Amino acid sequence: MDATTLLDWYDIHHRDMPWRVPPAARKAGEVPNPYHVWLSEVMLQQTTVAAVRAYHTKFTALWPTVEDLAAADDADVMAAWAGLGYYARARNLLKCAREVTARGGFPNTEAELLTLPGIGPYTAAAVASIAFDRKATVLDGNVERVMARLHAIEEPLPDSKETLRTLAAERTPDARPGDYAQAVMDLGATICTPKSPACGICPWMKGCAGRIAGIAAELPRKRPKKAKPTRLGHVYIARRPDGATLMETRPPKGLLGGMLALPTSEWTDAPSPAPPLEAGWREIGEVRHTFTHFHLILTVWTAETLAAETRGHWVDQADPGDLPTVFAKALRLAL
DNA sequence: GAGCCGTGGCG
DNA sequence: TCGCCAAGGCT
Repeated sequence: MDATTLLDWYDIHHRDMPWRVPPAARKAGEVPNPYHVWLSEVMLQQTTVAAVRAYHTKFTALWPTVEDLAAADDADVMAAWAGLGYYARARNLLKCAREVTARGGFPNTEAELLTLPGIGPYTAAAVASIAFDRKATVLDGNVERVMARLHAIEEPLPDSKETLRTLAAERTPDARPGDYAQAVMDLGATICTPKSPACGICPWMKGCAGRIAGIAAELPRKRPKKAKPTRLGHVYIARRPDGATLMETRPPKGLLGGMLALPTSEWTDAPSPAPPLEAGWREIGEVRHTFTHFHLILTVWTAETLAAETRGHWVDQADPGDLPTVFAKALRLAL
């Protein structure tokens, strides 16, 4: 009953996305492309639809099939992901593509999907339901918020997570699992939004305990977060007369792991200068950037040089678009 | 369980 | 300007 109400709403208000099969087409028998769905769900982890669109289009143009992606060079995939953030996703994306290719295609059950790199509880449920129309309970930030409000759950996250998961499972219908999964997330993204939810036009307004109690907008409650410290550092942009720029590939794990980068000092309260070669360095400004758990202020230095580097490698055509945003900012400052 | 891990938009 | 937040996963 409730699910039917939501699916009726979704039939009218669904949003077009490059990886989606619209409800009418799905009813007519069109089947989603599992590669496209999986790629979209990984990109959408903690990332908005608006940010994902262009990257999804770029990836499917560069690598039309999961086999193509599996055969790609790591550096090309990391460069294509640059700017989207959470770079471990790109490393796991490649691992997953290679495992899927080795086993001859995507598994079509939630349990098997869950064993693949970069696929956790949410993504396994999302791909199983959206790509293969299997009944599965998707529980993301949207669904948590919707369930917390519908049932006026005042216990804060993450303590309430299993309660919310049970409530979400109870509400999941047997019919149209893929459309339902997308519908409940769309509801959270467009109606049951974090701030000032549009309760007046919500298809589920009748049974919403949070709305009736007048506390919908306050839910879900969350534990207070820690303040972000500020770290400092130096970043060095060395250019040769032929135009090449000195770059580094970051270590494979940790912050910005595996990404192309500019040479920097350590990022601390009081960083020591650490130029990658001897040259007449000039300070040209600073770059501010905020990561997940700290603020960063980098002093930007440039030099024209023919000196030999002590670390890194020269890149002929340095493209800010191939770099994580903090380095793109520094490079653009120098250009 | 809790820390780590990006980015851009929004109020 | 700044904290919050988004279709989380890994360790």
